[in-house]
Amino acid sequence: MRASNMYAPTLREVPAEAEIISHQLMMRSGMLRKVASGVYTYMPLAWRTMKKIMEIIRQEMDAAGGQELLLPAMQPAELWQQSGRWDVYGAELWRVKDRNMRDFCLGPTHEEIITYHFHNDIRSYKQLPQRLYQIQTKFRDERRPRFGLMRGREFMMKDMYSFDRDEAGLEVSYQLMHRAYTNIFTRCGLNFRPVEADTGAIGGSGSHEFMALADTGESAIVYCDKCNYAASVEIASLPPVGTGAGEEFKEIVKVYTPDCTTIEDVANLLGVTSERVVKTLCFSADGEVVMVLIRGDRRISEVKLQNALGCNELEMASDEALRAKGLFPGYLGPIGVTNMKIVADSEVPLMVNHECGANEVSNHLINVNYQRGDYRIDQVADLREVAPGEPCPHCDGTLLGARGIEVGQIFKLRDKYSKALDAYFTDENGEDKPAIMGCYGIGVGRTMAAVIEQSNDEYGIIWPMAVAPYHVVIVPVNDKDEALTEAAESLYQELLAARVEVVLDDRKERPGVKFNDADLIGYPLRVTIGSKGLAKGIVEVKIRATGEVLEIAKDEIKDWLLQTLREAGVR
RNA sequence: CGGGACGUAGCGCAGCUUGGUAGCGCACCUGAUUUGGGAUCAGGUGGUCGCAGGUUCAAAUCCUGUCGUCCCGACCA
Repeated sequence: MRASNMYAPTLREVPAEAEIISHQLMMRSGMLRKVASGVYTYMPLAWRTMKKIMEIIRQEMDAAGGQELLLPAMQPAELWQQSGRWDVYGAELWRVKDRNMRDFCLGPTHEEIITYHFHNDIRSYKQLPQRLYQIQTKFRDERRPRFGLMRGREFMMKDMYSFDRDEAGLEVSYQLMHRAYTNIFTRCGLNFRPVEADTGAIGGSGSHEFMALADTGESAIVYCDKCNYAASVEIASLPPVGTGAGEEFKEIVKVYTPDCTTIEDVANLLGVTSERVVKTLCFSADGEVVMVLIRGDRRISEVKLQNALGCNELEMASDEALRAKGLFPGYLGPIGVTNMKIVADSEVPLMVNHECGANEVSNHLINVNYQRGDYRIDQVADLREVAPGEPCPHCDGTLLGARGIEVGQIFKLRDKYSKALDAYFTDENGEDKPAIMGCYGIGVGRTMAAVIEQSNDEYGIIWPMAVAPYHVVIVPVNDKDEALTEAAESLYQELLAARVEVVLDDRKERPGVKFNDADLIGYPLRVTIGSKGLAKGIVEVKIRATGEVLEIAKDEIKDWLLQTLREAGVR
């Protein structure tokens, strides 16, 4: 490729709309252009990298027994109505009508379609397992698209669906995918961790998210400083720890606590630590007010709470809703409450002589004990959000906090969709059984953005060799020097003939412009050809990742490059 | 969906308070000089100021509406 003809318009200034580094660099390097909110054109450089990531994905999927196919993006409403998701999915589902006003949607995911095919074409256990995948544009009408490719409304995704005859088969598929994903993200050069993730309505253990570590990531995770335990903070789980253990139950005393509406206020006034306080919160779960109890120094994981309650919509109850129930925000407590369900985190029953609100303005109670029967709990569940600094549940290490970009997710669906969409097969005993399914996604564009997010400096992108749009750029330093132009041209031709992915920067620009663009675009290897060096028979190689500069004999540069690319595993 | 901000040339911005010929930097085009880290000089192209109404002799500027975009939050197969 000649730079003079390359469609990669670089920008000196950062477009105002780009907030995070990967988005800024993709805009500046001419990789990406926005067409509408959350809708982007992948310019040639970006598309080359996308294709490389997709090729890595294909190799690993195929190695794990996958077969690639292509499902339609345009999907009839009937299938979604059958699975129940036409109504459940909400505004995010991109609905369209055809000329006869029939309902369709643009696929945000493809469980319905793939299961439809299974229903039609798979009859026998002899045809299992099946692992089918595709790489395709997905559509989700996100409420808030953001950060360039991180959360788009139209985006490239690899999705695989596995069909096994039983749970054991699913486990095999799942482990194959776990390993394949690890290989893929490793090959892409990402610093990532697989973390245990929420399984939502489907429940059970059976989901991992692959998180590229980055401060700009949208998800919070905890991971152990000693072992390989890692989990989303929303679902990380630790054994319950009570407070006041061993103390004798004391008599309940009402304490006047004016203007103390936070746990901290109350704990300070009473001279206790917040772990001796029970925090009482009220949520509206599918419209029903529920009281939730948790240790005062803990945070509620709304994901856990939602799963425990089995509700679809969960939000903090409004002050009006509380007053309607005869409660006073800031002075909530469980004692004497009869008109709503009470759910408690598993630590609460272990708390002795704790404090809580008195359900009267400006009053709290001390020495309250669930174990003594002071109040009622209808449901006990693990509800707390784990925080960095807490002990690892698997070893004696300590949990650290980090943020991550979710680049992939693997999920055990089990029989949710096979039952809803009638994906049954006949086993060797002649019995009909639902296929046991798994689904496995990778955001291709997000992976590309995550690589940039992790690998850049003040000058631009630093591509790992495996996903660089080109491997080598040749920069002739002076376009008036004919010997130099000729040397650059002939090296370019030799490398092309050797099928090296090379760009010749033949633009009539000053060297500084070429160097800056090379750094910005992030070519791993830059060959600089200058008059002085050429007179001595040498050219210069700059390694983008390390900044290292090498002088190589002109006659040896081609072999040196081929050798280097071979060692990097891209030949 | 709640909160905040912004729409003026391809990009970054000023002008708006106080209405009166639409500006600056970068990029782009031409010429000359220049050539190892975003050159210099001279000349030039490009904008119905997001859109629609309204007020006014006169609107980028004031008013109303609308569309778009970004950020925070909520939400997230």
